[in-house]
Amino acid sequence: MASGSLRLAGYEWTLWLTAVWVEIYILPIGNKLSVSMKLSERNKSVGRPRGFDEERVLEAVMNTFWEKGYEGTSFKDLFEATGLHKASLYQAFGDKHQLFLKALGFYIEQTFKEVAASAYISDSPMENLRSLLSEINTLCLKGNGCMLLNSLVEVAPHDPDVKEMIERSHTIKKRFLADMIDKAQRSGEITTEQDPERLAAILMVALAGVAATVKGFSGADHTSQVLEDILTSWV
Amino acid sequence: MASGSLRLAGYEWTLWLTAVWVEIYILPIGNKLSVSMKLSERNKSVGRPRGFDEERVLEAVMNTFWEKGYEGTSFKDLFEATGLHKASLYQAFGDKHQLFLKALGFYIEQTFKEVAASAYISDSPMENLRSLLSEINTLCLKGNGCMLLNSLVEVAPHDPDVKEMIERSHTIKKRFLADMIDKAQRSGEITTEQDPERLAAILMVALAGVAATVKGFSGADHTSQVLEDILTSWV
DNA sequence: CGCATTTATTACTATTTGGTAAAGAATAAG
DNA sequence: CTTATTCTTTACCAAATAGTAATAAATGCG
Repeated sequence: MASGSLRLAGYEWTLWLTAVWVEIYILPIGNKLSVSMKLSERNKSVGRPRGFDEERVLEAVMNTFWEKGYEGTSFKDLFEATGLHKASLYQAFGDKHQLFLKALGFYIEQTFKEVAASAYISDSPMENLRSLLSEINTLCLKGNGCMLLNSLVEVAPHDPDVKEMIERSHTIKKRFLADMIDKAQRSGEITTEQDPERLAAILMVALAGVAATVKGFSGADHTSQVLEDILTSWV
Repeated sequence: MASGSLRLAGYEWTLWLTAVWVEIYILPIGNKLSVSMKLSERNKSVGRPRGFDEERVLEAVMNTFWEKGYEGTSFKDLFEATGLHKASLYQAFGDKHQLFLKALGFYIEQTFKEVAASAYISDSPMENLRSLLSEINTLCLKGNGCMLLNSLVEVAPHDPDVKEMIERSHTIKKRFLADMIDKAQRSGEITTEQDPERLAAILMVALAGVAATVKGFSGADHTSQVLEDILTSWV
């Protein structure tokens, strides 16, 4: 992950570019650049140092929510999965809701990074689109679903914070897809009959469908064929 | 709902054809016929009669699970929604899990009946398919999602009974769609390039996607356009 | 070294949860 | 009318749950 340091307002700042912004905003879409900032040397503060790696804990939390859902996960599940004591978890991350938001944010960044990389391996836009969809499908099968889709269905309707996070992620991804479709249209690999935005909307709905379908019918991998069929109908 | 009575094994039986079987098996698909049977005069047994209408209770339970999910619904929610006392609920329907299974079964029958009716209003198979999809989309928006999809995502992965119910319903619906597509192909309204089963698979995934999408983005009804676009790409 | 600060751990608690047992009402059959 | 049967209601309970308070430990700073 690209990063750099500078001094500003009396602090040493480390700027690291998260995959989401790098890969979405800079590469495929345009000249817009956002950065996440982290105070470096954060753990040089006074007091007893943390006995755990924040990322590892967050990952364990994410996996637990991913597998069991929000309501299905008790706080006991969480501190058992992380190995921390309950009071430590509360003190470090806040209550269950905040913990969930952080875990979901972590998931969004992680998976986008993982998935988006597969969209730049070929010179053919269509081929890239194909491998992107294939990668998403594979990850859905591997992870027995998608945490974002799970959260959309289970918690977004009752939780404005989660809803907003998902909405934002949805917008970015749709734009990402529309851009890839646009490129494929310009290269002549996809018919220009339809607007890229509209085709992207189809893919977004289909991907949501895939992420839901794999939760019940893990047997045959017919979801990849569905995505394939949609794509080839545009040629 | 069609029904009839006969004497058998010393009982007065009322046979009523549930919509699922009537509309799927008899009308669109072939010569297979299944019936659900109910002992008539069931409440003539000895003892204190029930003080509530079983269907009304089940409907209240269904609505609660539909809105709050399985884990998100406590038993308190259930007997508050039904107006019954907790022990009455337990005695009449069993524990939370059994109650959920019954509510889900009720949902499957109810919605299928409601939806399938819209598939026989025109002489044009394609037009029927169109209005079927439109009806499903409308119901998803109205009900803020689909209980089957919610359950697929939230409970099926950990609950074999639910998984099986959903799988069965999925099979029936897919066959239903495939049959409609087949008719539309024979009538020349859909290209015969693709197998009906394969096109039906696309629709099933898309419909799952719609049912998920409406849970987070109730604003614009772009899901109906997605379904429309998929359909018109087959013409 | 000793103090301030932060983290770790233990212990505690009020509430909720799913579930049961027992007592009290309403009905049909004898 | 009595009794068996079924449903209703009240009362009860053990376990789990989310969350807090108090104490102990580890570090930087003066």
